[in-house]
Amino acid sequence: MRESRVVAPGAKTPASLEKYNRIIAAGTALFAEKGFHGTTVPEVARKAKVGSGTIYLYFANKEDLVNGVFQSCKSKLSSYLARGVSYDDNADLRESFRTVWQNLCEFAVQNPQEFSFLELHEHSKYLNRESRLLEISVLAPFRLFICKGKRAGIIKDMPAIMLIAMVWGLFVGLFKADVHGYTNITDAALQSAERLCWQMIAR
Amino acid sequence: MRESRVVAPGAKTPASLEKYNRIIAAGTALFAEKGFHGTTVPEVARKAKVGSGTIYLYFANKEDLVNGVFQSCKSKLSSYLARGVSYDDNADLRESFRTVWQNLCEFAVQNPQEFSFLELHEHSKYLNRESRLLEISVLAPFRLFICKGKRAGIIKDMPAIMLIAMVWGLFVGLFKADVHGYTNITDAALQSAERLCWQMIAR
Amino acid sequence: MRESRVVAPGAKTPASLEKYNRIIAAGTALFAEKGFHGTTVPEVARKAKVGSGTIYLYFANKEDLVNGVFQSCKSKLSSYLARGVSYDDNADLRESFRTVWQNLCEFAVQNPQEFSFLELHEHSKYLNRESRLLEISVLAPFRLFICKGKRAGIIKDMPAIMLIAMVWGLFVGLFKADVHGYTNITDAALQSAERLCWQMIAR
Amino acid sequence: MRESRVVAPGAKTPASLEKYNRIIAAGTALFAEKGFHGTTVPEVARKAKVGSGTIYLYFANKEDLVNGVFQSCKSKLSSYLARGVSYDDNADLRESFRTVWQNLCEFAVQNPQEFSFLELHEHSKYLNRESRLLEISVLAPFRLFICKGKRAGIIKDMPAIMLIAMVWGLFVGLFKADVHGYTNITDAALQSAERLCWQMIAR
DNA sequence: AATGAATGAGTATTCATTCAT
DNA sequence: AATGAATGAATACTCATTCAT
Repeated sequence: MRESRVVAPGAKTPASLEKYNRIIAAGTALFAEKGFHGTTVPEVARKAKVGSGTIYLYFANKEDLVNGVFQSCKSKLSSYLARGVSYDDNADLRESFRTVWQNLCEFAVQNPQEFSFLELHEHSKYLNRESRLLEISVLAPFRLFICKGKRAGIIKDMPAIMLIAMVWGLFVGLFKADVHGYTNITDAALQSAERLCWQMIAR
Repeated sequence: MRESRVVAPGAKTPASLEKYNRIIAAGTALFAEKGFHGTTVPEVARKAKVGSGTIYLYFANKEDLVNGVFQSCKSKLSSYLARGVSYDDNADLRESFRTVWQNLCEFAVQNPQEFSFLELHEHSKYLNRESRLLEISVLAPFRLFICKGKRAGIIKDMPAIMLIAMVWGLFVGLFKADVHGYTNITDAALQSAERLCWQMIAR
Repeated sequence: MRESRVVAPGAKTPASLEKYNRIIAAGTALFAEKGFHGTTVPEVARKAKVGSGTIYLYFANKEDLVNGVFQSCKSKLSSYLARGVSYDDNADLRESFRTVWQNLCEFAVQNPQEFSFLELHEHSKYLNRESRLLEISVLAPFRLFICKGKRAGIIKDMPAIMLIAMVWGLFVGLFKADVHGYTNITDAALQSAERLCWQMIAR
Repeated sequence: MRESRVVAPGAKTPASLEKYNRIIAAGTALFAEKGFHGTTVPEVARKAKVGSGTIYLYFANKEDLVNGVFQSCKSKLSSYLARGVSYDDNADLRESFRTVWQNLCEFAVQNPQEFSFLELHEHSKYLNRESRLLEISVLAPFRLFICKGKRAGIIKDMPAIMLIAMVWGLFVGLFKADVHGYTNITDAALQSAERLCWQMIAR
């Protein structure tokens, strides 16, 4: 068994980087759709248009592959969330919340597979240390935001983690309802939801 | 392969009903923990203290078993949600909401495996018609509640499904944060969350 | 991976014992012919007329299987060597040597696959503690024999292990020459060889 | 697949000859240690410090490689055995035997991997005609020696092949006992063994 | 009805070999 | 000539399902 996944094969040829990306994309789609155990490695290979052996040039094993997919998705989420958010102390919190919400919407709409994958149960079974750390680091800006808001007396005095969990869960609920076909969430609906959320967490 | 699952083997001896229940319980615990594909039938049999062949006396196959588990969990959820809820037109909506929330909390706390199982992704892959119908029927009282509230001008004028999805998602988010160890949700916290929820959906 | 090989499945039904024996016999033949790495598990299963999964009911894995084969072969060898050998102090050493040689010949002729298998290189890679102990225990009677002979001044004063290695190697050389078709070793030839051996080790 | 192995790529550049030799040396070491099926081609390449593709410039396939290794080892053995042996009719047979034995010892001590490799079972599965012929040709001087001795009434009247098999087997037995750590064979011990051997085959 | 030994199709992973560079 | 990334056929092992008891 190879020691560890090639985290940044970018140093290699562009061809190999492209192959790596295809594997991650295929893995994301399939893991999101069928879960870790429901997805076979040759299936990922087929979708990525590479030989199944090739996957093992980039990842030590299936678990390492799913960690690669996880880290790729979390990084992408992270980069969406960071867009246009000011860390300035004078920043308008109401406006910041709107921006973060908007970023989240864009991430979920433009990357539905990544979003679904990240919401999978069962992650805990195979995530490695690196993935776990990444998971925590993505939460950090949210905590900061909430704390600032609480200090400013704008946001309700509840544990930051709880507020985050509630807003995040609410968003996931909306998204799932859309995906499962229970309703069709429009942009306008998402904006309404944003307003409701703010009312909920704001004093 | 047998034609169809024995839905109600209760007609048989009490001994067989007890065995059936043990299988459902074992399946719930294992599917919740490891997912459908991550759980093996002999494993379920071992936990249920029956022979693996015995499972096939009660269920046509693994998929049928997971549907049995699903229906059992949804029914249990349903029965919790129905507790103490008045369908009277004069019922106090604020009070009703509190009751439903309380019921949900009790279900999740007293049946964490059932709750986790119901939140699994991947359900869509194996749920049969019966399970899907059950899923929808559980939502019905919620819809009714929302519609009544909207008619009475007490609840915000948004699609019922969206409001339900948001509240349900919010609750799931809280519960997951607790299970994943991010925070420890107390009874008081759950009550605060309930108040926030109501503020959110009420005009 | 199962914990450990079922050493004596004799406690089970006669049917399972018979299956176990067929697997050991098939393994002996194939490992002897093609070595450990050159033999596939399904191949063993096919020769034993069982499903490949069945092998894993009796052995934890391929390595455990080859240890089972090893122990079976060594035990058989041991039982041949013990035949008609007196541990009496007054026993005639010349006669004893003849008997041991004869036993060895019978073992090799009646169990050519077992004999070949035991002479494989590569054993060291996969033998477990139990197998190693067995290996040593088979040598014990030889050591005793040599030591008695040396004390009686009948056998040359050389390290017992060396004398054993020489006689054993000589016998293996003869047997291999026969198997590889270089010559056809008759009973008479084996008796001559025995006489030469005795001359070699006797004072 | 290429038609046949490049037997003597020495005609090519010295650089290529050196590479060829490194491959043979690596193959000898690995095949001796782990057998044919237990050794991978990329492993041989790595040890030889060449690319795995390079091996296929010198050998048509893995089987061809192992034949190359076999022939190299047998040739080396042959050259050791030929040292200082007179084919003169008046040569002293006792002295010749001592010389051959000494040569064999030197070969085994100085080339333990080659010696081990030659003693592998499983050769029969992949040796080609050329290798087989070489195997027989190495025996020729021995046969001659024995025949001369028998004609001169110095060596016992037994089939030459049998005597060779016995002496060779005896020597292999000693060497294996040393390698497997059962005993430590000294030079003196080897000389004693030589004397015993001579007593055995001489009238 | 209940069991669990037996099966073989299916899965993760390896490795001989090829071929673009 | 030399390389090593890429391939996919092959292999150890698992597990849903059956069936003799």
